[in-house]
Amino acid sequence: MDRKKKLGQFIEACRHSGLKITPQRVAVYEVLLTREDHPTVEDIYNEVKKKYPFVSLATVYRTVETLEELGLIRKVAYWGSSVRYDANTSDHHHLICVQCGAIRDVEFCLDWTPPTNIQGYRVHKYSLHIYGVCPVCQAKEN
Amino acid sequence: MDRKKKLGQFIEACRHSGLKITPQRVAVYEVLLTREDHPTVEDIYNEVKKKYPFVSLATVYRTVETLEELGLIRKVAYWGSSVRYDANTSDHHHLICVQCGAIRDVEFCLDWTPPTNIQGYRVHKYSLHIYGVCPVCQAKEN
DNA sequence: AACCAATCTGCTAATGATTTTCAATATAGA
DNA sequence: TCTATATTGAAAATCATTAGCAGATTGGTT
Ligand SMILES: [Mn+2]
Ligand SMILES: [Mn+2]
Ligand SMILES: [Zn+2]
Ligand SMILES: [Zn+2]
Repeated sequence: MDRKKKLGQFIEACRHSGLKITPQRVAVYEVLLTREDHPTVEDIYNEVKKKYPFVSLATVYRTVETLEELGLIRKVAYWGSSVRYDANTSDHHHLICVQCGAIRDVEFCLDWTPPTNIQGYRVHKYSLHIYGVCPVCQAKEN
Repeated sequence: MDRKKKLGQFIEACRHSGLKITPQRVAVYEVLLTREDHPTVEDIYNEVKKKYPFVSLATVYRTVETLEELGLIRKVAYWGSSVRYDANTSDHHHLICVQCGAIRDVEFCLDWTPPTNIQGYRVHKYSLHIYGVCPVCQAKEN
């Protein structure tokens, strides 16, 4: 719904940084704004290709890097083989399926604030990883 | 302290699964039991090489996979380029340096238990990732 | 609208991490 | 000790990601 607003911010951020607004960049960010599943670069690429069949994988890699530098998306910590991205940059937690790797946002917040200093680390923020089996994988267990 | 006990469990687990007890396997697990910094495979390899200069990187990769299958070690969720392993398989949390990637165990527990079902996921366990700047990186800030 | 400098893109080659292949070797049990 | 089987080291293969480059786009300027 405020996808338009987010896209506006993106265009603003590009202008501010002297970056050009290209259809590929917009398409990559749009895919990320639409998807709730923390897609890989390959996932994004496949989605963008539907609209721009000649887009290259390298461009998608470059674009997610740019978007990350602009602070518009972030990587999700994960132990799988490829990096997964998240356009939700607000503080939130993740539900991770230990079978298939599906990652979803947790819809509640934890009312816990970490100390600003833990074991000498100057703490910025935290994130909860909740591991379990997703509905799809549960269904497969029959 | 109970390194001996853990090694004993490892040997027991190998016997139980028909796996052979080789010096390389023992050395890899010993390195993991010793280190508190969640090393990469390369880190482990460099350490094992001190004792067995002819060990191969492939063997270390194979061994960590075996150890993981036995449930004796686990991967740490992380967004860096190489996987990091943890011989501490009990529930605990991690402090992660956003500058250098140093990962340490958090020494406290959170008295929070997640619901067994969240958004359809059958929940197993959770882990907290606390992000900040480690003492070493703080010192470098001058 | 045509022009231009700088940025981007697509393609391909290079890299880095991890896995596989396979012949030679080590382990465990008889 | 002998033997079947699992494991190892070395090299090649694979997968994810990055870099290099020539040609195309973009966003101002005339
Ligand atoms: Mn998310
Ligand atoms: Mn740990
Ligand atoms: Zn699943
Ligand atoms: Zn650090």
